[in-house]
Amino acid sequence: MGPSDRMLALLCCLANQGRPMTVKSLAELTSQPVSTAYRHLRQLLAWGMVSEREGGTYAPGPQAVRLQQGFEQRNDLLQWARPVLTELTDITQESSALLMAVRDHALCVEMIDSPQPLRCCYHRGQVQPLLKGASARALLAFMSEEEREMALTLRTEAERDEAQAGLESIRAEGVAISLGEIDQGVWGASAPVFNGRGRLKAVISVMAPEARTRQRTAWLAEQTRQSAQRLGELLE
Amino acid sequence: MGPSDRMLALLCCLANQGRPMTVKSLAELTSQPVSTAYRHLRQLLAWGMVSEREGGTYAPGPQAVRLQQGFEQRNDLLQWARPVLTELTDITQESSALLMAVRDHALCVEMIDSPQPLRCCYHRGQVQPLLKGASARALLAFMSEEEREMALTLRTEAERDEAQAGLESIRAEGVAISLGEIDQGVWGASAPVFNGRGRLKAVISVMAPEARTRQRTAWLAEQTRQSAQRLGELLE
DNA sequence: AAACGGTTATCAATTAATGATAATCCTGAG
DNA sequence: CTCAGGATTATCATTAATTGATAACCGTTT
Repeated sequence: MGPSDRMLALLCCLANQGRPMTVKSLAELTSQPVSTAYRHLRQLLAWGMVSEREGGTYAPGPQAVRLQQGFEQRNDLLQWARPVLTELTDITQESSALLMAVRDHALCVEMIDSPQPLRCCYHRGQVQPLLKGASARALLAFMSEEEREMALTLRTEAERDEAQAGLESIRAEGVAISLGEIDQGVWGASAPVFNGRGRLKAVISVMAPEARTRQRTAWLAEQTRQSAQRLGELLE
Repeated sequence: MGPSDRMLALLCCLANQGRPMTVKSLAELTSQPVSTAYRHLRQLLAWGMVSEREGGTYAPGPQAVRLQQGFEQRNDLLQWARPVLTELTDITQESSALLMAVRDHALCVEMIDSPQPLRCCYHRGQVQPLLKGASARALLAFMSEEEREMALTLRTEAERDEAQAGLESIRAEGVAISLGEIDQGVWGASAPVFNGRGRLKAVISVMAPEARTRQRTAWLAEQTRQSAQRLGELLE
């Protein structure tokens, strides 16, 4: 692992914490000497990638705003995802979201909330380990072999086995379904979005309280699958 | 300039272009060999900081969403800025924005649009070189000596002189005012936001069509100054 | 006042980046 | 269908950069 990797590890670790961090804690989390972490943070500071907060703590910096803007602009996947998700939530009356694999996490990049009083909520920027839950399992099932290796390298043996079990049936069905794997009483379905070259770009997921899904799990799963497929057909 | 700097240069350059870029063009823009740029882009790709687009082009990646979320969460400056800007636009009926200095650019991180049919519009993530315009000149006037050096190192001699002229009077007034410096017929005022330790964190700017400002330039400037000061007093 | 936990600065040893070169892959033209 | 041009990838000896132990330095707390 080179210096650039150490720096990116710092940056991503910082983003995942969700609160300002001290140099020491970041150094520990990324397994590097304090002096090295410090030097890299000062460098990131100069580029506006991180900003200083009170008491020698650091948080992501203003350059993140520019970067996110660049990510969203001219991004076919995101542009088309919004209407597709809106329609899916319209039909199902449940929350829907678009999630992408980023290293060993599933990241929510777009979502639409259910209009119902009792609803499951995604948040833009929210991450989940690529282990449990419909979204994570759909991403794992349809990503390439190497990507899956990458995503699971840091996990324990037990976690790896659990995460890889039953991926074949997900591939066969074209949908992953979960019940209470992450949050109690939450049902979820997730289907892959492929681009024109058959490459996995994201998954579309629907999340609902279990009570509302009992009579229509198959229908919800099918709606999710169809939305994901339609989105894929809109991409090059 | 080390490898990490080269990589960050690539990333920031990519963000500033606003469209997917080829390896070659990025290498040229950041003055590095194609092979080096390529290696760094692959590394950034593995961390989700950039994503591949059609035809060997690259754009900012999904990790940017996570990073931006981290920037906005638990950020006193941003949390307080929203109500202050809303109030300022309410009183003045003109667009207002919060801008921060990022290296040699002014970056809009929050804005409120004027309610009027004819309005000047900021965009979140928008950048302007730290040279012209009320925002840029206010940032230059109130930043530290070293920060100003940094911001102007890449500029030509003429640009440097122009950017530094008249900063004393801005410091004396506590407000920078511009007229048509960037866009024809646009009037702007910008005032510094200092935190408790007297450190410049951002500027608040008001932008309006010249025609609406003639009778009240002093009043608009004063409102801007007061809003910026109030915001500063809310920070540690 | 002094001890503590943390952040900054320094510098010789050494590891990792570099970039010229070549292979490869597209794409469009003859 | 093949070839040429322009781009992206992969390779590897050279060299310049990171590294991290150490120590100084703050700001709090005891």
